Amino acid sequence: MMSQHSQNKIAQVVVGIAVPGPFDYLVPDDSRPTARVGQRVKVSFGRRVMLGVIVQLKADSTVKGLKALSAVLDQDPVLDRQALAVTKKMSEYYGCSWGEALMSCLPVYLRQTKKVEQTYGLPGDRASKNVSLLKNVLVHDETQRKGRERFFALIDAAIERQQGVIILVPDVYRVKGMVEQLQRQYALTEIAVCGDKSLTPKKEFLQWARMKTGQVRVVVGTRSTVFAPVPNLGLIVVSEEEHPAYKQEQTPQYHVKKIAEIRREVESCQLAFMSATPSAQTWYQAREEQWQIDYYPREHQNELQRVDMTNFNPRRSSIVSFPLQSRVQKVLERKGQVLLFLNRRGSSSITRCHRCEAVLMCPRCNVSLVYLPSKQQLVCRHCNHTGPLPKKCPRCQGAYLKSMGKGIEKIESELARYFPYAKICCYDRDSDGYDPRADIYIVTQAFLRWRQRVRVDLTAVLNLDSELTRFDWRSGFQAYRLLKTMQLMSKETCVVQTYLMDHYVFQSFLKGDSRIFYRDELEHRRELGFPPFGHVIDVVARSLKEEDALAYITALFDAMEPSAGEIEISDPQPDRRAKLRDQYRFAIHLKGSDGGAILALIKGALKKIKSKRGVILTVNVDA
DNA sequence: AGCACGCCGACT
DNA sequence: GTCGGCGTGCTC
Repeated sequence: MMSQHSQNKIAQVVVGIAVPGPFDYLVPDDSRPTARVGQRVKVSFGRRVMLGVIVQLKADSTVKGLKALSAVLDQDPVLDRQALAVTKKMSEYYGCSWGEALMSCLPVYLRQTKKVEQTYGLPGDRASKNVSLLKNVLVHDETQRKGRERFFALIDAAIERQQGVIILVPDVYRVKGMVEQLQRQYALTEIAVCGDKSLTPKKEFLQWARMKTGQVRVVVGTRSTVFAPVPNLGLIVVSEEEHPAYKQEQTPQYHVKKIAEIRREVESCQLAFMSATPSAQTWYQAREEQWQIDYYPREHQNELQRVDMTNFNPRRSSIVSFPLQSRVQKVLERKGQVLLFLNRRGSSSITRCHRCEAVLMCPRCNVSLVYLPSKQQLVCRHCNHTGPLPKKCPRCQGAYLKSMGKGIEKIESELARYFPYAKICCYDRDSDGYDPRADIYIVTQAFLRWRQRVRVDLTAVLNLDSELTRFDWRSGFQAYRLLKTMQLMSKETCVVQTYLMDHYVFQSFLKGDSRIFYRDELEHRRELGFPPFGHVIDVVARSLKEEDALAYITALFDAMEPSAGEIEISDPQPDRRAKLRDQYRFAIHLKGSDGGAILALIKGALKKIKSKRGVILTVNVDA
C-alpha cells in the first residue's frame, strides 16, 4: 500500500530568499498520497520557519539527515507546471533564485505560511487545444482608432479560440479606462482587475483564485499581472509598451516584456505590444524577429512650427517666444485651447543669495531646491524634502535671495499678464486631475499620462533642448516621444522652441514619417553600441559615508580585469544623483556588445573584493 | 536574506 | 580574563 506512493517520499523545495536550492525534505507518511508539485509547504530552514514550494517529488535523496516537511498548506497546487517553468527560466535569466521568482508570482496572501482550503481544480477539462503558434504583433498606432480596432480583433480571436487574455497597463490610473473600454465589448463577469494595491491581500487572493479556476476570460492590470494564473493563456497585450513602469525596480528586477516572452515560450501564447511611440528596441526586435507589424500613421496632418530660439535674446525675451505668443493669442481669440510643455515644476529651480552666491540646497540630496508658490514651500525634486522660503540668506544673513530658472508656475504668472482673461492651469506630479475647461494648460512630464484623452488646438514644447541634452542613451528616443505626443495632442498646430535646430532627433522628427526617426535613431545607436546593439550597465555604490562608497567603488574598479573583450569601463565617478536621501553615490559605467560578459566581469570583480559594511551596490542593466 | 560560529580590541 | 565588534559560511 505504502509503496505506491514511494515516488513521493522526498520533496524538493524552494524558498523565497537568495539561496541556490532546491532543498530536499522528507514527506511525512500521511501527506504522501496527496503531495503534489506546486503545493506550498511549511518548512524549517536553518533555524527559521519558512514558506516553500514543492518543485519536484522523488523516491530518494543523496542528502543525509533530512528534515521533514512541517506541513503541506494546499490541497491543490497553487502553481501549475507552466508557472514553475516560467519562474525557472526567469530565475536563470535574471540570476535570482527560483524561490524568489516564484514568490513574486504568488499573491501576497499566499506568501504566508497559512493553510488554504480553497481548491483550484478546473471545471471540466480545459486542456489547451493545439493551437499553432501565432506571430507576435507590434501595433504601432498613431491614430487612436485603428489600433483599438486591432486590439479588439486580437482579443476576439483569442476568445474565439477559447483562450484567456492578459492586458497590461503601465499604471493604476489607466486600469479604469481600460476596463470601461472592455466592458462595452464583453460581459462584466469575464473581466478581472489585478495588481490593485488598495485591495486587501485576502480580496486580491480571491480574484487570483477566480482566474486560476478559469472563471475569468480577460484580466487587466499593472506590472505584476503578467504573472496572472490564466489557464490556457492565448494572448498577452502590453499597452504603451515603452513605458518605464514595466520594469520592476526591486529584486527580482524583471521586465514585463521579458516575462511575457518567457510565457510565450512556455505557454505558446501570442504577444501584442502596443504604442503610439514604441521603443526603438521593440521596433528593431519586431523587424528582426519578423513580427506582424501594424503601423497606422496619423491621419490628420497638422502644422508644425519651428521656433529657432537663437533669434531671440534670452535676457530680453520670455521663454514663450514672440511667434508662440501670437499663436496663443490667435487661438484664444477663437476660444480655442492651448497646451504648453515644460519639464520643470514650481516657479524657480534655483534660489541664490545675491551677496554671497550661496544656493539653497536640499540637505539630504545636495541639489538646488525648487520653489512652489502654490504651496509657498521649497521642495527637493528627488526626496520631496520641504521647507519654507527663508527671508534671509542662511549663510550671510543677506536679504537678497534671487530666483533663477523658470518653472511652469513662473510661466503661468507671465502668461497671466499677457492674457489676463484666459483661464490658465498648471499640472505637475502633485496634481490629481486636470480641468478640461482651461484655456491654457502649462504642464510637466506627469501630464502625459492623459495623453490619449487630450485634444487641443495648439500645443508647444517650450524647451526641447533640456530633453535633447540629457546624459542618457535614451534621451533621443524620449525627446522624440515627447515631440510625437505633443504633435498627436494638437488638432491644428504644434510649436517647438529650440536652439538645436540641427539635432538629428529634431531633423528626423520633422520628416514626418516615424519610420525615418527609428531608422536614424537605430543607426545612431549602432554606431555608439547602445541597445539593442550592445548593453549599458551601471554599477552604483551608495553609503551614508562618502569615503566608504568611494573606497568601495574604487576597489571594485581596480578588481575589474582590464580589457576583457571589448568592454568599455568608465572611471569611478559621482553618480548622476551624487547624493540622494543622505546617501553618497558613486558609479562605474560599462558598455559592450555582450551583456553576459559584462555581468561576468562585474561578478568576478565582486568575488575578489570584500564587502563593506553600510555600502549597498546596485547593478542596472540598460537602465 | 538571516543567523550562527569565530577570531581580535576595550572594559569590569 | 570576558563582551562584542563584524568577516565568513551555511541553510535539505
